[in-house]
Amino acid sequence: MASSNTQTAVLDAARELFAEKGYPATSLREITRKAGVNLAAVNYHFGSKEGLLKELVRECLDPINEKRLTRLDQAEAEANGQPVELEHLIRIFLEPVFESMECDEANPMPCLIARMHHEPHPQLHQMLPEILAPVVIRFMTALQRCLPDHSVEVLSVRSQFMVGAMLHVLDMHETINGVRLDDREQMLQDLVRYSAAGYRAPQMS
Amino acid sequence: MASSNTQTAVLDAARELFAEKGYPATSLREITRKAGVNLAAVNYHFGSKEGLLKELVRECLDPINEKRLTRLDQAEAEANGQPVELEHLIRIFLEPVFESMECDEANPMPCLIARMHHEPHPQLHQMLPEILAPVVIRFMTALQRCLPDHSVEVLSVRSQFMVGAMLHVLDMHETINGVRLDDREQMLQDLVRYSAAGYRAPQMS
DNA sequence: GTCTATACTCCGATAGAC
DNA sequence: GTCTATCGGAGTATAGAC
Repeated sequence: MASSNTQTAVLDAARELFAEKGYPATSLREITRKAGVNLAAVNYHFGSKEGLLKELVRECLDPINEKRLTRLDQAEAEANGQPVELEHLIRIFLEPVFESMECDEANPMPCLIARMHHEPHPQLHQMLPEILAPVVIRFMTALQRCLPDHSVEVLSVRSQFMVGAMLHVLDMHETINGVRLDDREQMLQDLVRYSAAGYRAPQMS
Repeated sequence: MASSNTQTAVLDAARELFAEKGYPATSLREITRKAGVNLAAVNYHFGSKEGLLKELVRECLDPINEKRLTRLDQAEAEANGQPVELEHLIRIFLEPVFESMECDEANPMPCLIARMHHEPHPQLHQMLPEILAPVVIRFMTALQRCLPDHSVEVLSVRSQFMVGAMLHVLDMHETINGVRLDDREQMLQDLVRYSAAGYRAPQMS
């Protein structure tokens, strides 16, 4: 059952165009033209333009979240009851996102992920926390064990700082202030260091 | 010259709607209906929908950047040739953005700023660095004096981490993981602490 | 089950009357 | 300066061909 050629052709075209121009600015006519299928195919297979977006989001985030949970399981097993090291924890959360763009060099997934988080789309803002909930709960619990002196409120807010930093650099192409971004692993390493130091900063009295 | 009632009515309506639903998802018909003016007024006064956006961006960012430069001048004068303290420098950069939403409580400016940075709009991505250039140059120079052991590349990337964190929390309404965001000053204080710790983290060998 | 053709409403933009 | 009329193109829905 599942995926016909038409469906995958539409998904491929939409993934690329949404990442490039954003969801609202991309027309169904453009997608179906690029996919070589009929305009109505989108409505038949996905119900609507929004249904297509939701399918893409799941397809994009599910493998990332699976990796996160698997690696967190492994890290906690290896820690033998001790808290997982903060840097390690952060890397477990961030690395799968960076890896998702290494499959092929023109993979537009990361831009798409970044784009979605900042798209002012009501149903998307309802969907993302739902998809991320299991990961967030596990991650926050591990964070509290790492940093027992920090309140859960501060850890939540700082997690948003980290996520914002990640999304922002994922969304940038080419250069930052003239500095090339070709080395993704180096960027990830520095983001891990930066975030760990930020998390560890003493909280307000 | 300058501003007719029609122009300001359109700007007010557009500012609110763009911040709420994003630029591509907002129609000129919706804007002009809300402003109580004719549809064609937008094209007459601003040339196009995009011209309207550009006008809004300038109107939004110019006072913020003016504040940044003025306060940096003052801080450097007070430092008497010594580097400005890192936390102070960061606050000078971030605070004007947070202040811009305190004018009136329903001010949609910050969301608009955050939105613009992540809108996949070619002409906008060309425009923003241009507007921000004078501030970025001054800020980077002061940063290098604060952290002389860090390379300019690392400082640039970490500045993007900070900007990403700021934009992300500006873009969030209501709550973060159930934590209310009503205290903006507290959020700013924590972002300053977090970012300063991140900047100070030792760079890779 | 899949897909095509088509129709409907709304969009941004513009030409031209006032 | 302002407004009406209009154009091509957008998202969506559906009837009906295969």
